[in-house]
Amino acid sequence: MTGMPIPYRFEPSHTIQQIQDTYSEIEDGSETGTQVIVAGRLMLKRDQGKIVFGTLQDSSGRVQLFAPEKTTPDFNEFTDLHLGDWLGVTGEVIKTRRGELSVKISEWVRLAEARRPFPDKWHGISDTDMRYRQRYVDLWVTEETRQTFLVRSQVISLIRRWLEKTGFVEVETPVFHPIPGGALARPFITHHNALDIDLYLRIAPELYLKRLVVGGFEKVYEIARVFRNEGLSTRHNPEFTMLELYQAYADYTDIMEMVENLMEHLALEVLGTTVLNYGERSLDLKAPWRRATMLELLEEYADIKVTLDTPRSELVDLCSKHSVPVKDHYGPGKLILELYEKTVEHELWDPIFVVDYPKEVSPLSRDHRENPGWVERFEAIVAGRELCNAFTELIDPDEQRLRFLGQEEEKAAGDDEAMVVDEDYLRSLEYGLPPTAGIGIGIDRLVMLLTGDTAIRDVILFPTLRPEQGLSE
RNA sequence: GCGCCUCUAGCUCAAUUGGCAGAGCAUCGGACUCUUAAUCCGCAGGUUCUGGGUUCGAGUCCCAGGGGGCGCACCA
Repeated sequence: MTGMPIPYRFEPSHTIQQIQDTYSEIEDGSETGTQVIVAGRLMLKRDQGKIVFGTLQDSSGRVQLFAPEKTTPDFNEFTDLHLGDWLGVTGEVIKTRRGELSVKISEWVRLAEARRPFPDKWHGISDTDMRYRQRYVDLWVTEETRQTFLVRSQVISLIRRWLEKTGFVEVETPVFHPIPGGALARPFITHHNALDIDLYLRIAPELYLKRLVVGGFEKVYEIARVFRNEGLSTRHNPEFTMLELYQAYADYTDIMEMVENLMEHLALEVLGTTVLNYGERSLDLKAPWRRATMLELLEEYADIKVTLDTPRSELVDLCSKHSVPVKDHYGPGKLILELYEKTVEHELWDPIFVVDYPKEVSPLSRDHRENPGWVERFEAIVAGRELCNAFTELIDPDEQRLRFLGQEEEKAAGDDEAMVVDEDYLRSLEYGLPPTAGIGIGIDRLVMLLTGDTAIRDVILFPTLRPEQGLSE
């Protein structure tokens, strides 16, 4: 058997799913006379002596292999196959007397040998570390893992089609940024040798996408891998995927409608319903979603009645009462945001738009048209988690410069996530950015919602892990 | 970074109070012409994560270190 040469190519005539769909209704014990060619991995083997039954799995499903000694070439070698071996099989579609749709082998070839031992064929792999490190094993022994990543692929594809249909243009902006911007986060730093400059892996594509609106792309988006040098948790991976999109002539209310409609569409396409189970509870993504301001929610959920004009001492007292750490440079807006995040955000279960944020914590958002000190910004919270962050964009270059300078003061005061002045971005605004609204949506968390996974590592094929020890040798 | 939990054969898991380190599956050898996690018989498989300590005796108790999980914190 080890002498059997491995072919350079193999051409199946059917996927296993196609065979199941076409022939599942035939009678027990019947033969179709139809020859098919299939390929896949041998997942189970039942050796009866003169007959061997196998279970072949490809990416579409499973089918039984039926191999009687009399009609199977190289029968002894077939008997010696290992679980996990890849096979190419030619044979007739039949149904056994016991009613199992099968391919009766007339020709077969081994396409790869599984030299490492097969995981437990019933329990699979339960060790999460091994599932993440050896995803190539997890994927073929754990059906739920396969499903999760098929859903992820489907979601991204649906988003692309939906945006394309509404006139959005997909673009690719730089991953290397000379200045990190567009979000408040610690960046990864790398170095370009030929230019002899440090570059930052992007923490958000935002400022480049808005440059493109200046350039005339009125509806633009990017599905962007972004990188943040922060801790790992069930909700955080150092690299993750964001959908960011910008729409000229729109404000944040347009974006809210887009989000609730998109989410409803995705749920219907993926799950067939807008009602989904997450953890122990269920929730409904059906549009429209509730809208409420941060101050309203603070009063509703925590009985905290404050405004930006509330004396700082009072806000600080409330923070210490709710064990929110306070730093000297925090203004009233930051204090209110901290209070909201500590007391309200994780309590919000059903989809909700938390509308209007303090200007102090929103350096890229446009002043609220009615409420001084606030900006037109919202986050959608679903199942206690932030799904997206969006705003009516700040378009005035002078105001943007002031906001950047404010950020530099924050940085000087010790906030190492604060932004720095991006002169080229300011220059682009000086050429004119029309009224524009934009959004960033965490794709990983969106997929978690639709698959019911509670750990971000379960929706990332190869999550960031500490390098494995003792692997060489 | 802090707290709690966890680590035993390739995989899934046992091991009473501190008293001979085991089972199923996989692998290997054998039996079996309709199985469905096939079944049956047999062989082999171990630095119990690592290093110390207590003890006549440690998988088990103690200390230190490592991997992993969860929670907190930071963030999305």
